[in-house]
Amino acid sequence: MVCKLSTRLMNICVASFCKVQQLEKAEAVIIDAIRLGTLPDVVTYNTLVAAYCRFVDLDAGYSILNRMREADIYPNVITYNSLIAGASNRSLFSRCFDLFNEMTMLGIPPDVWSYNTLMHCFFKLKEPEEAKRVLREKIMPKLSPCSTTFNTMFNGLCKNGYTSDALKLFRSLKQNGFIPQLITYNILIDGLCKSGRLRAARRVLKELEESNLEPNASTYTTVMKYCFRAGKFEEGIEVFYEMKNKGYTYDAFSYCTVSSAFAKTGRLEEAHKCYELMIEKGIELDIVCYNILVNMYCIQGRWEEVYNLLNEIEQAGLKCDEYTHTTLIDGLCRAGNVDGALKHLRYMDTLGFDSNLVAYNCMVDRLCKAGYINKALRIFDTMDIRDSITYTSLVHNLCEERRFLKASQVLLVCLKQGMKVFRPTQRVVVKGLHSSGLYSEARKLQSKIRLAKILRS
DNA sequence: GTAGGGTTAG
Repeated sequence: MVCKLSTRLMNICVASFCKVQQLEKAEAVIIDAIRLGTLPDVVTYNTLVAAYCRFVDLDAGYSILNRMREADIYPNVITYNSLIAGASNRSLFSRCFDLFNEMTMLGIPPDVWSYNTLMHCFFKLKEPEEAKRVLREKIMPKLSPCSTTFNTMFNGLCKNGYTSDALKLFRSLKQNGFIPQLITYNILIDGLCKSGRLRAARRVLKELEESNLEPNASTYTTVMKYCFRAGKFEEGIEVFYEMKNKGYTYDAFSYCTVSSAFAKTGRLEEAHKCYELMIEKGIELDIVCYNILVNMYCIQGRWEEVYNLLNEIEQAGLKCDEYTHTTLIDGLCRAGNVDGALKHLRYMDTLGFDSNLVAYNCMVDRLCKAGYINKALRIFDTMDIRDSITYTSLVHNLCEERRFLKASQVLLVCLKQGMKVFRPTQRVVVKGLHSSGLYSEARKLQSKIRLAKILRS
């Protein structure tokens, strides 16, 4: 006997397959259901739109929208929210705004979820004022903000350098009855750590521990990362074991954090062990996991394995990102293969990444250290964008070569552009000028350093 | 259907 499948049951099946990324099986369920006389509804299509946006690409999601239209089913706010989220996650911001216009033109009013995503987009575009305007003019008057609205706000403020504002907002909301979630605490702890306010971060962590919430893997990973970044390696490892003792499961994030720290401190065997455990546990390696592994093999000079990994990344359907290429360039430089690194840097230029500043910085520093300081200076001259790391590294290396006059010139350009050079490096230049008898040059530099300091404060 | 943690350079 053939039974008609209820729409609800079909949707549950479709959702289950979508959740585990088995889109073909989800589509097969729909085909079978149609054959048995059950037609997909807006929920079915929305499930597919979300899954295709998430696991395939935005166009795949959009093609489901066309299928909906052909089936005479009207998209709703959920359909558009999924598409907007898909565009936002891929940083296709103009597509987000287009989709927003499209839904409004179709008479589908955006809801608080739509505006939350819009706020998130503005924050990612480094336009915090626009994000605040969305909250003030769109969400507050007509809709009520939800916990995600505030979490998006906290996160956006922190990521845009307004950690104090985020903390202030948190305090005032809390006084007015706002109940923070675990994610709220995690956002603030990370933001405070990132801006160097470790004491404030610890206070928020204490608040979290005193609330009825339990820290999770994300909280631990954040704390661990900042231990490593602050050079407190053993402390970070302690956090890792504390996490284990408390029965938390490690995910790709925590393994990546700790294995990268192992690799940096030369404990490569333990770093590799993390990967064995990850694979044993069935954790799928994403591009970040691969990047750390590439770095490990580079450090060890295991080039055949590096190139095998690059193939493996493609075979897994992943794409090498700016970190992969930069890691490779740095590794090649460190191994003394300057030509190979330069070739790869040029190749990276052709790939159209938003930024390859770090790769250039690696090149400049490693070229200097390998004794090719003039080659490094030539690359430095071709750079359109430089940051304080570019300058610090070049100035430092020029001093090592006792080329204090050139170091002073580079440092002056840097200060003129309002950028900082690591303070001990500045002192080495002044001292070097003195020891070389270039007294007036030293005085000039010192007064410029002082001036820059005043202008910054 | 929206929000958080992991990877590169001085």
